Amino acid sequence: MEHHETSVISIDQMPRKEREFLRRQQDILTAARNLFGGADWQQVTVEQIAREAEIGKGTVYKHFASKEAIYANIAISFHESLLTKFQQISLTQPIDRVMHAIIRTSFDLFLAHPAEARISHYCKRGDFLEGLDSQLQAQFLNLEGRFNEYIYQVLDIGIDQGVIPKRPHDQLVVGLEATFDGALFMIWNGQVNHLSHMQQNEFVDVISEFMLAGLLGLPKHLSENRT
Amino acid sequence: MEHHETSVISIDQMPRKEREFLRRQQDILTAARNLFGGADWQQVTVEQIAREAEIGKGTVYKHFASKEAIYANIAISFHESLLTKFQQISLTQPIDRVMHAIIRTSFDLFLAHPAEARISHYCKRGDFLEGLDSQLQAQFLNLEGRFNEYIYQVLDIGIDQGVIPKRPHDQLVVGLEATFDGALFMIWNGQVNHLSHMQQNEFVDVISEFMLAGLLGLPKHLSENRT
DNA sequence: CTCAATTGTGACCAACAGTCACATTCTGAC
DNA sequence: GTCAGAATGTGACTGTTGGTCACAATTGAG
Repeated sequence: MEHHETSVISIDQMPRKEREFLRRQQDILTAARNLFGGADWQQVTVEQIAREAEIGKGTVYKHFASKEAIYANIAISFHESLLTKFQQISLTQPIDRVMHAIIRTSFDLFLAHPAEARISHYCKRGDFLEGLDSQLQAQFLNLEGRFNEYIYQVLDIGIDQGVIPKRPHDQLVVGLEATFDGALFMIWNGQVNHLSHMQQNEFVDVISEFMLAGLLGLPKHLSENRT
Repeated sequence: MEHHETSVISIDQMPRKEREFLRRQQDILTAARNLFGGADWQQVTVEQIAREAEIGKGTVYKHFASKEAIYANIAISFHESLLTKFQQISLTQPIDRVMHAIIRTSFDLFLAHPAEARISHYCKRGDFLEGLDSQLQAQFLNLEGRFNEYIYQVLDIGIDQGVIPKRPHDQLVVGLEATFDGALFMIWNGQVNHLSHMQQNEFVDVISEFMLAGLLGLPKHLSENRT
């Protein structure tokens, strides 16, 4: 969970002041996470975060260049924990079970941590990344690479077994990603339970089946039936 | 809002002053649409819209209760035009061709009018609807009902023909909706062309295939394989 | 022409992200 | 111990923007 990227030195060896500084940084993130759990996370102000963390507003900006940098940190650590969960999935079972497990694991984590999940979604916005300092940008790219590495490996197993159509990785992944993002969007907007009269669990089950059917049922080649 | 006999009276029969008022309302919407076409539509200010429409800022609020009401009006008229396009699709061709046409038509329209499309997406947010006056809320509900009516009719044809699995309408639609929303989200965030090295057209083709495969390939019944 | 109602206006207000000059605390050299 | 200066903390302040309001201008009926 902690970012060990900074150096080889472990936390205990740091000067006391520096440790305090890092602890305070975590305090801010924790305070932010708590507040974002409320009704409308977008309306949480930096001043509220500062009060919750029992520090001054200016101090927040000693730790984070902007409010968005706070979002970014939360999103990154959340995605780290998702990747960790992925890597605990056994790859020896049938590949469609693996895919199903990946999908369910994702939904379960996102639904168990709505605040972090929504912020992660927000951080995917293209213009969001551009406004970040290069250090955070690099962390996002790194994370993306590791996710791709993992999922491509799983897809390759399925392709070898002839269960998943042999197509470029890109083409296999985009449908899954789009459906997952869109489904979360629907849940967060209360379109589930209201628009359609489905319960959340049923909704997730149906979406999971849809994603699997879409992946396994893709034609072997991109057809040329443009309008 | 007092005596609304607008229904029977055509525009030409209205008092000059009232016509002027409506024309000005359209001016504001047009100005807004123009500005939203720029780089970051969220950053367009009410003052900019007022300047573009060559009126005072206060005047904007004589026509629209809030900035969000402007968004809502744009989203509604955009969806009306989408529904119109749907109804021009011939229902006599094979049902998978009809579904494909619906999907392509949607993508084409959304990609041809990015500003309106993004605003429509924004207006789907749950908390957005709640902040609207009841008149606009009713318009959204009405629109939603007409979309469902149309798509359910198409699905029923497919079910009768045995092409689409016999499942509740809800369950058939959610996957399509989620994938479509998510795909647009990906396009707007520059994840297409960058993250995956796909061109937009190819991306839309792949997503369309995925949606069709997901719909047609759903198991006949919701399976009980919860984790 | 007169007057009341409708429509237009921009100065003004509140809220909030971000800044900065200054205060406080820590560290290490002497 | 103490003192300099670096690191960290702070809240008053700024700029921006969505929304309000008291007043001005225009209209049209009598």
